[in-house]
Amino acid sequence: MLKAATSLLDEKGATGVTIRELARRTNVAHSAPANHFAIRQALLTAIATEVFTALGQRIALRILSTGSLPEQRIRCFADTIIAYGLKYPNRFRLLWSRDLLDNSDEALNAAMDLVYEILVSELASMRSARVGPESQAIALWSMVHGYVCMRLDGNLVSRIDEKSGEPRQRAIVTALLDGLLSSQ
Amino acid sequence: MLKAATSLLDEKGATGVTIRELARRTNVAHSAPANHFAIRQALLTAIATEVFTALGQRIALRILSTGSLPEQRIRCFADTIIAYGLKYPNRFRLLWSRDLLDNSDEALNAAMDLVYEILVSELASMRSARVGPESQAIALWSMVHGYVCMRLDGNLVSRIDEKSGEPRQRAIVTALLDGLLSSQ
DNA sequence: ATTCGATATGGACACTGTCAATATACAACT
DNA sequence: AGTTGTATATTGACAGTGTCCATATCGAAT
Repeated sequence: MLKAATSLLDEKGATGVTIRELARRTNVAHSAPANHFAIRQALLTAIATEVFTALGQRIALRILSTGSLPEQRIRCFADTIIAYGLKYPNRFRLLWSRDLLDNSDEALNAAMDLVYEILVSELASMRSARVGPESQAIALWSMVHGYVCMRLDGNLVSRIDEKSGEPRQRAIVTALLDGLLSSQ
Repeated sequence: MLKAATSLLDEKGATGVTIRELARRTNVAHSAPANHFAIRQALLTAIATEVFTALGQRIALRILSTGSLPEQRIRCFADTIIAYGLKYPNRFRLLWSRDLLDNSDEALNAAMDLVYEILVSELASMRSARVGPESQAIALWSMVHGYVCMRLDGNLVSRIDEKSGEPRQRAIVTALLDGLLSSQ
């Protein structure tokens, strides 16, 4: 059922994820999903939680198969998120559509924190003196998030075409990493 | 009418901005707003455009009354956006709720580009060799955007309380600026 | 004075989320 | 075994929404 909802999300975006449409796709009565997800918000929250979990697993996996260089591992973190966001625009957007989600949901926050913790622990191993790893994490996470947003919506950066995307992506990550490392 | 819509946005968020509620507040028939905004998307787009314009003016004004040091001016840019976002959460969120807006709207994109251009021109005066001003703009804009998102939603950074917010804000902006300048 | 364009009105339709009362099935326990 | 209970499905209803339609009003320009 969550599967159907996710594919619905991929097709039509968060707006298209409607309880009744989901019921139609799974060939049940229009109000049957209500047993699993009391309200629409709960449905979307469940989807987001699953997506976050999947993303976290993918990141952990790819980092494992990356060298031990902290900079490289962090770059891998950023690249994986960006790639995932560009591949599944609607999923990525849902993760940050906080008005559609139940922000106090424990499972959701746990899944999110897990990804966050990966980043923090990687950054902690860089031991930059000036900025604490949490601030670094916020900075990097923010930048990655914003970058994907812009790529997805095509705003502000109408100059970013498909071709110039990748080098620029490398450049901005490098710029931030330099900053985080500059006082090392 | 846009005024009423904006205050409606401030009160109840983008979800609360409904054509019929707007009609009620302005004491007209439920379908009267349709003459000004063909569809709901157009209404929200108009609001977003106005908000973006106001934000741009505020930034330009505050930058003017800031010293000529590029770093300080850029910091002012970031601070103004962050302050605005924290003060008007729903307005800020609407600006980035691209599924609610008409992304191809000229006025909207013009208003957005204007703010973007301010940042690019400020960054251009820093003349960092390694990273072009546009990439720098994307990096900084992304970070500011992501930072406000997190502060507003309280996610990932449950450790950021009101007190520690400001120093951290300075720290992450500094980190990025250092990175952008490190190869100067 | 008349024509016309912009705006307002009320009605209608399909769709949505959510609730309530009811039915079915399947497991557990006495 | 029979009974109870819990989980899920069903149907029906309600209010609210966006959007379209035919119609009306009003004001300015011709």
